Amino acid sequence: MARPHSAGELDAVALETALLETWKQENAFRASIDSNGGGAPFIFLEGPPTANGKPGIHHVVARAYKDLVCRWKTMEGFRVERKGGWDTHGLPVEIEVQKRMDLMSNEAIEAYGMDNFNQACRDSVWTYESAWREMTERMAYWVDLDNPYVTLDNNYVESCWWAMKQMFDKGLLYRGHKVLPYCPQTGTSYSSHEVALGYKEVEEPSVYVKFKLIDDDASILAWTTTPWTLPGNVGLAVGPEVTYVRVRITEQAENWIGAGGASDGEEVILAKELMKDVLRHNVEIIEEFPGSSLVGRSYEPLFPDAVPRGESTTAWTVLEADWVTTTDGTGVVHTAVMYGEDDYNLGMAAGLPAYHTVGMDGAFLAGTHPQLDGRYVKECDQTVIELLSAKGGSNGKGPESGLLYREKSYLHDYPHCWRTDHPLLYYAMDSWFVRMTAVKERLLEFNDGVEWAPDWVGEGRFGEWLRNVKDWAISRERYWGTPLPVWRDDEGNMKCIGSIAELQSEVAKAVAAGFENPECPDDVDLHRPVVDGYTLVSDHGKPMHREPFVMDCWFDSGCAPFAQWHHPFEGEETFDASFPVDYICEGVDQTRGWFYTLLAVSTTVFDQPAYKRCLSLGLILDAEGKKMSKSRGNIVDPWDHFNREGADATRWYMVTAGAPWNPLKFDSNGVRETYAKMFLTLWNVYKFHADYAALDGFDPEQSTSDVASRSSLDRWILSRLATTANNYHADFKQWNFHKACRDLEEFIVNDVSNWYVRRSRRRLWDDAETSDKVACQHTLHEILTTVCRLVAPVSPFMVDVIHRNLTGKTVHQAAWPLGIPGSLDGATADEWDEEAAAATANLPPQDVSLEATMALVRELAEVGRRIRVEAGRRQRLPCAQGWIVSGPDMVEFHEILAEELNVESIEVESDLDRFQQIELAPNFRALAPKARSEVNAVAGEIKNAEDPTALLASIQAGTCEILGVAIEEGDVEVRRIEREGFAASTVTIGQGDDAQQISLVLDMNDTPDLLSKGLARDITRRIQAMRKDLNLAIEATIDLEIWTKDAPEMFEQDRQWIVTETRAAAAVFHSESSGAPSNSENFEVDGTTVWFTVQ
RNA sequence: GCGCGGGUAGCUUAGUCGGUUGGAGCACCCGGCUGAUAACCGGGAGGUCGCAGGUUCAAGUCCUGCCUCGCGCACCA
Repeated sequence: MARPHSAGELDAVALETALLETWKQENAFRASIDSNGGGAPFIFLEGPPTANGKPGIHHVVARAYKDLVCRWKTMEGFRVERKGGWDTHGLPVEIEVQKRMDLMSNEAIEAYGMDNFNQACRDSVWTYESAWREMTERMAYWVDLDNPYVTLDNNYVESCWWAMKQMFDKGLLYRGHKVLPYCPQTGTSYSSHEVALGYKEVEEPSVYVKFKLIDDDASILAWTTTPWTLPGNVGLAVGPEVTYVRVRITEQAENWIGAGGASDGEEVILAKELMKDVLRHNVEIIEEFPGSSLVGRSYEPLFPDAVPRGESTTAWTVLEADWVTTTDGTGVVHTAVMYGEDDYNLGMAAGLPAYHTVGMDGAFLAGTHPQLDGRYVKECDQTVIELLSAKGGSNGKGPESGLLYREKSYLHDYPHCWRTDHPLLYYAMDSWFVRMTAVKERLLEFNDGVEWAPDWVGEGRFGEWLRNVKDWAISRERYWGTPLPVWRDDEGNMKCIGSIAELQSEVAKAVAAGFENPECPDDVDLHRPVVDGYTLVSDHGKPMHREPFVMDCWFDSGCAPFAQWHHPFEGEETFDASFPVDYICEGVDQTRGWFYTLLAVSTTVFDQPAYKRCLSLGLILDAEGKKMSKSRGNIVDPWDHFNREGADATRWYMVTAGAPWNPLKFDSNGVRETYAKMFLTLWNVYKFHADYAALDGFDPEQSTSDVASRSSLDRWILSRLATTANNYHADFKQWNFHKACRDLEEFIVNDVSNWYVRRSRRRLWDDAETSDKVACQHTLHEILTTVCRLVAPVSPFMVDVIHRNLTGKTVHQAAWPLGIPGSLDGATADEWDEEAAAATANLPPQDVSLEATMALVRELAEVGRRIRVEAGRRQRLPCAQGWIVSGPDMVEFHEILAEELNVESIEVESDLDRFQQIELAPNFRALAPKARSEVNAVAGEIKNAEDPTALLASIQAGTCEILGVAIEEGDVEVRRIEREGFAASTVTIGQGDDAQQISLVLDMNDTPDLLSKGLARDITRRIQAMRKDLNLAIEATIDLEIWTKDAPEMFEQDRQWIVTETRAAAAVFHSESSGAPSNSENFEVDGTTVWFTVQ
């Protein structure tokens, strides 16, 4: 039973907030899931946000797309559980706390106490939880926030430990070095996004240094912008393919600036290409050779005591490296193993000694050089330059002129600590790695199986990343995070702990072996510093201490598919049934983040992919096209729109503004537009229906109306509805949500509101219960309920209110109009029986030719208005006659057309020549292959034919030849042009061979009858406007008095028409102007002046 | 530097296999319609389709180079 009640004026915000309350009371989210209790599961995985920042509009976008797909799939009959999640570990949290508590270095944190600090982090994580919850609820993102997974929970951490142990046992976890940007002031290394915060352009000394070859009286030149790394030099890298030259100084340079120099006759080696850029002296080339022939040559260390040779056989020799380029420098790269990533990798591969010359405090270690020891490296540039410039250089074995060839100030972007503003040092740190390179093939294979939207992110960006995969540096020298569960003794023996139980048993073993340990209860906090407090025992009886790292917080979120269920300790069935997941959706910036770590963890732990479908969203930009970010301060507050246009409009705007994967320029004005156009229109269509339905006591279940017997207007809009719904669904399946929604909006505004409802208004004014009125009401009911179901996944509020009022049921448990495949036997989210699914669809019949005919009718209506404007004939002055020339049969629409065009009658005329002549246009597609280069000449002849009718006749007869080309019918298009004297216009429908010319001709002659009618209409319109101004009720009557001047005669029937239309109880008509009171309204039309009063 | 994606009217954008007149919406101007609308209809104004070459009878569309914006990666020796 559902008798709609009348709809009020729209207040979107009030509507939405009231509905939220209803949902809460009904537990609508849960109910929508449970309504599909038997449906096949569709597994969604929420990428956990961090709740220590305020949510912005960009978060709303991601959540809108997550919600959209989940709601859509639910309506399709799938069971879509949606567990919320929070990312709670990691550097952003620590930084937030450090800033707030002014603990800007590790020393400060440790002085404050790690336990206190971590407690502060734990608290800080929830700072904006309520803001997130409010935003999430207000925008109607349906996700279970009452039972979320939280990465700091012991259960979650325990699952992460378990995963880590799987990797460890497979030999995929190892300890090594990683060169990281490091700030000696704060004692921390930085991840790349932090480094990006601190790039500054600085001018620094760069130096060209001579490396004196042993057993050869020549030096190799190398360049560096970081002179402080020179004491750590242990190798030189050359490009094997690069051409080098050995040159002899022949003449001193003029105007030498700065330190350095070379003596006449001195010989140096460098890349040939860079000679001009590097050398200031005049030189002669002695020899030319590829880099490969330099490989293996030994040279004198610059600072002989700085680095011990150890067991290295390759120290201070020339090595080859394919990354060496000749874009700058000398084509020879100075290699200080511990202070550059390439240097480190090369050093490890070539067996160079890996010794630090710089301490963690940023000062040179003792023994480097007496003048450098203990000094902060960045202050030693000048000293290093001076030492090298001295006679023989700092090692005393260089040439007379010293080891410095040249210094040059160098302008470049260099990373600085974003907290202290000090330059960062690239510094080799102890680090743990996951051997991703070992599973590269599997990663690529799994990625191939993922359905990416858009596909180029998967194939391109992500595929590229995987093809170049590097081992994952997974440890962080931080405090707040999942601790690395590896214990190690000083001999390098290691144990990886995979559960609390294992930790307890190892602690017990250690205690038994005589190592003191605190209690290790079942609920031991799996965080620092608690876990650091346990000393385990190695198999050799040695004490083992925990490696003092926490894990990259991306590892945490990468574990979400199983850690959210506390797998493998609990929820085994839940996990088995939900892995890999069907759908994830996040911003494209997660490509190297969550998209990657999910796959990385699932591949290394389970040898399986983590997800089957991934929607990668474009970045959200502000109105100026700048990325929205906290640091820029250009984040749009979602509440600005929630409180103005509402969440429906905000969500619809986001989806229609562009493809989900394209960057979205968020334009506040666009939200307003969406509100005015889409939602206001939809509401008014609904209001129109609901008001009359309420008035008439219409109940869709209490009456029936066979579609086949309804008017062509009804059958047309229902067909359009079916077509639109089908396209909508097809676009959804292709992830083209923007196209789907744009088309649907177009349908609602254009077809439903501006044509169907406009043309149907009078049908509902009838007081009698006619079958036509009932048909119209059923049609409106069907349109609205179907549209509601289509809109519901995208904008869930207004359509639910409408749906509830029209059907008594929530739209969020309604079936998808195109079928409910998820509820069919044997369905899975991956594949289902298309035919069986379609059989459950619920849409009215389509009639393609009816749609085409109506499109033509509407076009002709527009054409008619254009004709009037061009002919200067006012809209309300009727025409006696209109002719439709050629075109399909549309007799059933002649009445509509006559009304739209304001003509007395419409007739079909087949004699084209009565109104028109023809014009020929070349059809290039057909003509070009025949005419080739003559095509333009031939086309010209056709276009400019003096007698096109005759030309057409000869073409049709097959006797036409132009410039040697035989012209056939398909080679030309026939267009029709109105003859002089007719007010007419021609439209073309169809394309190519099917193109058809249809003309509308209007009779412009006036008769007394027409003039009378026209005047009556103008007067009526003015009076109606007056009624509206006076705020008269629709049924209120008026007293009317009218005076006219220079008016055509108005017949009695037209006077009567005015009286009826305006609900005049009394009316007096004067055919002169005298007597019109001064306060009367007046207007002039076509030379006639009219005064009137309304009382 | 490499990769990916953009650059179309003042703004937001559509544009399929290359087809000769590049569509919409917002805003603006004129006119009309209105017994639901912040709506609608007709007309007007507004485009070097980022730039330059090339292929072609024909290029917004294909190719090459460049400029520019965004993102990512790498580098910053």
